[in-house]
Amino acid sequence: MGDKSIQKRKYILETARKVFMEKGFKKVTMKDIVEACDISRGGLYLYFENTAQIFLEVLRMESQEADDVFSDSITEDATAADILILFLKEQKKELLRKKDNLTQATYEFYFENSLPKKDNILKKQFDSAVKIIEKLIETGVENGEFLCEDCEGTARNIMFVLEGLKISAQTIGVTSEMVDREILFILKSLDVEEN
Amino acid sequence: MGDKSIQKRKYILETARKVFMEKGFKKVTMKDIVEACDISRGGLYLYFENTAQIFLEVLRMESQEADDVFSDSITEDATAADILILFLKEQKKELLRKKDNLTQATYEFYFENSLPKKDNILKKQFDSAVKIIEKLIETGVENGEFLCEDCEGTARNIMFVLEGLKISAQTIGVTSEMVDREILFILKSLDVEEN
Amino acid sequence: MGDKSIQKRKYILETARKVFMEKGFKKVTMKDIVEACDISRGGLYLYFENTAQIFLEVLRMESQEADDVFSDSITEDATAADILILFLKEQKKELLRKKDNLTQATYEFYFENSLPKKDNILKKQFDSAVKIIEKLIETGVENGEFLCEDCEGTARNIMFVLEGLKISAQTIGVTSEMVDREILFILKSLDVEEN
Amino acid sequence: MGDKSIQKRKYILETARKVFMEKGFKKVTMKDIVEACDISRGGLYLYFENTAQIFLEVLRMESQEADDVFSDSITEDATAADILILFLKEQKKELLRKKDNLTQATYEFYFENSLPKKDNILKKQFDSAVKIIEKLIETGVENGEFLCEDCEGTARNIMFVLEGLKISAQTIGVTSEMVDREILFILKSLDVEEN
DNA sequence: CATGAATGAGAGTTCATTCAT
DNA sequence: GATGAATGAACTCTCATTCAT
Repeated sequence: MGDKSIQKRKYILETARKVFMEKGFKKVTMKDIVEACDISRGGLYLYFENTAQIFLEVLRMESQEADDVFSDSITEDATAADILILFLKEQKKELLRKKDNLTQATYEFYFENSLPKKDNILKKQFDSAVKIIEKLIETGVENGEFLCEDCEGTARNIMFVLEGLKISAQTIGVTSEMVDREILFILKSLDVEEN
Repeated sequence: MGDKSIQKRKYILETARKVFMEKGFKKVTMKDIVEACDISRGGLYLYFENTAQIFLEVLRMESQEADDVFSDSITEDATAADILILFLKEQKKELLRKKDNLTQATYEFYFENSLPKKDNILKKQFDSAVKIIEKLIETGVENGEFLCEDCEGTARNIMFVLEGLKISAQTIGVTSEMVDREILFILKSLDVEEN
Repeated sequence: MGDKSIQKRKYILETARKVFMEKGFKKVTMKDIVEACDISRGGLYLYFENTAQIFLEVLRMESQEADDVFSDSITEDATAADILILFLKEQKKELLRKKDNLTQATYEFYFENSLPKKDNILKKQFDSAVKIIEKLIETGVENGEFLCEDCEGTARNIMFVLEGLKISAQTIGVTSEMVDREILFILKSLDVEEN
Repeated sequence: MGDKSIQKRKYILETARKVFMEKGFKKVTMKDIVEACDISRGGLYLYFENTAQIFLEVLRMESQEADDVFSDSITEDATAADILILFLKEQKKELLRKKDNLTQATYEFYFENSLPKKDNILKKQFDSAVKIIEKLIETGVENGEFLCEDCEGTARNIMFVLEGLKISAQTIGVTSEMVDREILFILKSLDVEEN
């Protein structure tokens, strides 16, 4: 596979990503992607076998970038509270972008593709996020920023709340205020005063 | 519409409910329902126009029954903590029945049918559940069972955690222990000692 | 399945038969049959799943008719030699109708559908033909019409020669004279003088 | 066309031959051959235009080798009966190798490519085989090995029986015993006692 | 010569929806 | 009301064939 092929592959994934953001997973057909990419019917099949494969790769790309974003937010002079707040705000921004994210597509995908745990990117992301938040809280506690007895439990709780907010944003609808309220609730339970 | 018609309507809805539990929403075709009901293709169209309509009615049925379940659990001599714990256990039981509930179908349905808020049964259910829990907590605080400063916020937080658990059960998978941990976390935050 | 359905089924089979006669088996697509029948794409699938199924049913029809033809030729006052000669002439007629028979389609079908023996209509036809010819020869020998030591072997030999002529007609080409020569050869070996 | 080209051409033909033996003619696509040869898609088109052309050349190769095999079996001190029996056994061996010969592919090819007679390799092979067998029988008759009145007719008959066995092997299935029986029948008609 | 990406025609198949009975 | 045959649109997938490199 030459350099051009790799470029095209990437181009397809990026275009498909937009399609998935707009239509979710199930609704998307190979034809949709073909048309979005403006390539030939058969052309797409040279690179991918079906929408599931394409989506998985999109997800992989996404997850790498997500990791990057997270590490970027951890700077030298930021306090644990800063980072946590930044993270929560980041999540808020994303989940309010109702149609402009992969949430719906991801959920739809996993609804019918119960992958074995080790291949479940979603689970990996969830677990790794829990760990990072746990670390963060521990650091905060050490620095006297947070009050918390069960750091791991709290981290997990935060993640489930976020999941709840994410799915609610896609189903019952969620306003900016509602998210703020939940974020505040979380921070208060850690004894943090947000600015 | 005669009595026989009403019966048939109900029969179709009950049968369709099972189909939705098994396959979710999107995957289900009119043909699937026709076959499950063992009626004629045209016959189904006499009662319903499409799967979305059928699903909505199934959901309405469901939501009435859900209300009943809730009120049943509120008995004279039960303490607030009892009722809350019962409610949470009920939720746990349901969300662990991964394939045998309408969760996935409901989410899929709302993904593509962003109904106006007033018609959003899901939202109504969510809000009403928040209110009930809030009342419950207030009662518990008055009785000295719970310690809680922000009853409304806590109620909402509980519901989001439950939503988070529900969607996680369908995507990343959730074990009985994981749910228990979250329930305990909630109860501890209310200062309750579970048996 | 109503009476009309049965009629249509039959109509499709008869039309498909013509298509198979013209194009063989492999080349024929569901679309070809749809067009020949002048029905809708989906319509055909109501009756048959694929070309193999259709062909098998055509073959079954054919084989019933073939049996009838054979029994018709056995009349009261016909001698064994008469019947044998009639049969051979019948075969000749058919195999010279190069494009107007199912030979090619049948061979193509069996090339890739090695059915279990009991379902192999072709084999059944072959075996039953051998038996009938054997009986015929035995009768002829008893009547002093034929001279033959190994009736069964001769019957089988005749059938293989006919198979050889049939496939040759489709591949290397066979003239009327060539067939006559072979028929004569067979008859001579039975010591028959043809008129 | 350079030496390397000729080599590659030959390589393609030999590889394609295996593919045809396995899949027959019709099923084989240019893609199949490209993949079997492990060359580029376009590369194949530099040498051949389509599968029919490739198959024809494979057939030509084959027919040359077949001739060689025949002449090899005619040694100085072999009797006519020896040679005939050897030939028949050779044919038996080949036709029992159901999937490992070009029979099916050849038949399929000629089904749809009714070449003008002079180009029909199959016919040439058939006719030349008839002549050789005829000579053989004549020699045998002269030597007192065979009893035969119509050498040419017998030779032709033998070839048609063999054709019948060949096609039967591919369609209704043929056992070693069945072939032996036919061979014996032929030999007996020539008054030969096989060992 | 050789490569392999790209195209587009065409086959298979499934269903929502209609409509004559 | 009820039936189920019929239609046709839409999707998936595979290849023969071309062509820029």
